[in-house]
Amino acid sequence: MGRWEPNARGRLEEAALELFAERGFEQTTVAAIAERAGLTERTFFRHFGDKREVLFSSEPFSGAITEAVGAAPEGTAPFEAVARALERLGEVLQDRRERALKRQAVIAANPELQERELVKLASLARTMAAALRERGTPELPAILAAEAGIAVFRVAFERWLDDSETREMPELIRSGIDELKAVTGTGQEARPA
Amino acid sequence: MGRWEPNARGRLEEAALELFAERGFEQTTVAAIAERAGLTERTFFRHFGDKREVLFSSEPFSGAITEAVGAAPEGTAPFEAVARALERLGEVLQDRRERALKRQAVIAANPELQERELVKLASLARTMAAALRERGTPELPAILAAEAGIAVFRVAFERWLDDSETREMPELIRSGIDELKAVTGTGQEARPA
DNA sequence: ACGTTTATGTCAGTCACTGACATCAGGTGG
DNA sequence: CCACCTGATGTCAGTGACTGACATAAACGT
Repeated sequence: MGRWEPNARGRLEEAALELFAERGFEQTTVAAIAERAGLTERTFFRHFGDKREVLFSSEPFSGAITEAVGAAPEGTAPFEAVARALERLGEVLQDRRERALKRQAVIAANPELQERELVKLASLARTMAAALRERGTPELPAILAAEAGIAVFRVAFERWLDDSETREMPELIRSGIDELKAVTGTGQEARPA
Repeated sequence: MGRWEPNARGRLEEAALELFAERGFEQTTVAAIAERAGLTERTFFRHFGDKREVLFSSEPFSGAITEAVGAAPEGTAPFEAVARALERLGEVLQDRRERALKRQAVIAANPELQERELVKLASLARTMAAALRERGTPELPAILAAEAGIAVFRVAFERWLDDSETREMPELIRSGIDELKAVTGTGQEARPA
């Protein structure tokens, strides 16, 4: 049980999620997380920049996004490419609903964690914007398409986790995209349901 | 010079901005800010929840937003109401360019501050969405319109502070809005410049 | 003038986070 | 098989953000 147990990082993530769920984020010290993982506090900070990061660093999103945006057929409009990338991202999430639910419960209970989540989403937006520019979209449209896409994703994700919602991510995202198109359209009234 | 000098909070904000600009955010201790303001560290934390908040709490945005969204003529489409509120917000900023520039330089130099800025923008989005619902917009469109609006605001604000940009906020916002409409439109190609 | 309220000061303590240095497992070359 | 090196971990001491409890002094009402 000395040093060199495998997957120290993973054990820390696991221990942290458990403890945050049990006692809450603030009531959990980094020392406690490290202890449950069979490590020391110092080692925790070698794996994660700060206490919050342990909940966010294993997100596989960034890579999938760039790939999915790039995968859209040439000539696809930027916002449509974003829509497809998000649907793709939604698929990746399918399996993880249980864990996502637990994680979001922890995040929902703590403003500091919500703050960090915003950072991650903003970073996702930048990644997506960069991928769009890669395929020839000018900067301003790229940024706006990406940011708007993230807004749709955020809303869809939240609904997906809601128990009263039965639709799956790709469908929720597509409907959010359509709703956004409607709302930014030139119509004079809130569109009928 | 004892207690009761007027405007303790304002003095703290002033001292903080100066010190952050001089030495940087991390290199400035709360004790140093308090000292320059003629107060103690403990008093600082009675006025601001944390060290970052001293840069953000005096934003007069929230109130102006609700008002401006509500002020749009009845029957105005939600996204148009958002557009007008943002233009209004842009006007409020006109005078403050100097200070905004200094503030943004400090923020740009520190990730923790950027994190807090995202929180403030997200909160602005929620405020705007709530104001839209107040005037009858259903929830989903309200959230999407507000979030998209904030994306436009963020981009416009950044450009406004850019030295090579000569346009004023309201115009920048209007052009961002138009760009977003174009990008979420149903066209098949990136629209020509 | 006196009590009350409110803003501030003082002090001790917790905990996130860091730098410097020690240690131990595993691989590598001789 | 041993000496050496590398990388992950441990140990320790320190800084600084933030908090709770209590003391104090200015302002305010009566």
